[in-house]
Amino acid sequence: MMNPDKTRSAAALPVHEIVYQDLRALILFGEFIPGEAVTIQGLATRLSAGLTPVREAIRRLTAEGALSFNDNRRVCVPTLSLKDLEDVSFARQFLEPKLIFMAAQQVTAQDIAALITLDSALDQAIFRGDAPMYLRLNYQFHHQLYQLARAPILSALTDGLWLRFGPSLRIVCGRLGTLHLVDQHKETLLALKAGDPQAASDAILQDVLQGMEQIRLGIA
Amino acid sequence: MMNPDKTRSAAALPVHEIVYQDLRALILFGEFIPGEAVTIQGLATRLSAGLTPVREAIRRLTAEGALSFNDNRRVCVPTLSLKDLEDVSFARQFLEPKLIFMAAQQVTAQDIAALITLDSALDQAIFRGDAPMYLRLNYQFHHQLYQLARAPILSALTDGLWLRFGPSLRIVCGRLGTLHLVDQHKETLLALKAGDPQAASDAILQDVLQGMEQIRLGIA
DNA sequence: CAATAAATAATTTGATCATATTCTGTGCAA
DNA sequence: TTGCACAGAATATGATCAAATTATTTATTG
Repeated sequence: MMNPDKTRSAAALPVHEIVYQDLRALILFGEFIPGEAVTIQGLATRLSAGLTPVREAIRRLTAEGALSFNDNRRVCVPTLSLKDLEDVSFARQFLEPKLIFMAAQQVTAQDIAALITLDSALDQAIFRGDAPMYLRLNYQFHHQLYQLARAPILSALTDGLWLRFGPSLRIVCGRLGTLHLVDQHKETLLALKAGDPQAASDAILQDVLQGMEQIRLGIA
Repeated sequence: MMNPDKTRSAAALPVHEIVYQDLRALILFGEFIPGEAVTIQGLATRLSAGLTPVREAIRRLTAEGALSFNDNRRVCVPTLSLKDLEDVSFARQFLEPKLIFMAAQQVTAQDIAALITLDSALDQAIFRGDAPMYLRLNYQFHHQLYQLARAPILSALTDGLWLRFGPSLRIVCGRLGTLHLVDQHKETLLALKAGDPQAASDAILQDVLQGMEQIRLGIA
């Protein structure tokens, strides 16, 4: 009895949720060009889904600012202006240090170990010049830190900002490659180990500033 | 010539957009009790719409944090915890002053006149004890200021925060009435007239702190 | 026999899809 | 340029199926 249905775990997620996650990843990791048009039917075909779930996913991403709903009723990937980038940068400068400060206050040795593993894989991706993997791991590193803060609202705000500059990342990597990328992950991890929230917060602020500057150079 | 179709402006809005705005207003102005369940079919009936548009509106509001999507696949109005309120308060404390600072730098005499009109109506609503009208006008006052900053991303972030504490407002007004409400709108308007961005920014910060404290008292 | 627990039926609600309708922009002809 | 028709795309509805909740009944136990 029970329900040994093996498709259960897959079927547990509604299609609109799966489509959302897939589409989100496509945007987040630079699979779309800024300004590119996105059609409902095109996505339905591409992701092998019906129109309704795709429609729902698009509305969600639109609400998050990852897509923009034009007057024409058409949807496209927004282009980040320099002014927009400044706004995103401003918000990240406040949000990320706060989140990492909170995270540092309750982080466990196990959490830190996981972050170190992630950061090592990230370094290897940079060394190999594997830009797509770099983008994924870099986001994952930050995202995992947000989770540790246990502040769902601030995490959601910060997570949402990544969707704004996601499409611009491809350009940055395309132009500059990955080898010149620098970050402050090591400093952040050291501060976490030392149990120093302020130092961790400061390190992440530098990381954010560096990252935003990279993008500014990329789209300028 | 052109298109003098009078129904144009109304018909131009898709149903899913109208449903979104209606539902958003219901949440924003305390028409739902925190924790209350929201059903798709119920809303479709209530708002005389089909299932698909309602579904889209719900996904949008869910992405904005105004609704929460449970494991049951059911949707409900989230209850704001004290911790959540602190997070919202933190975010508003740096977003709103920034927005108002930017607004003050490019505000026109006409803009200020409109804000004064709005604030007068607001005072009357308080005096009359008209809580629903107070909620609408107070939001409108802030929202209009955001618009003047011409920073769409920061405006969207800040606007979204209102949806988080919207459902708690009804409780606050219900318990405390409107007559004890205070704000810093007059101070803000004076600073705008004087062309003093810093003073305007400071005034709004006080307004935000007062507002958040009211809610804290209401839900504590 | 009363009370609680288990099983089952009925109802509600959500998810998805196929289809019909409306809208938008474009090309063609006057 | 203006008007009109057409193709592509978005919109919206209602039907259908699946999942979950609630209500009801049945069974079991002290």
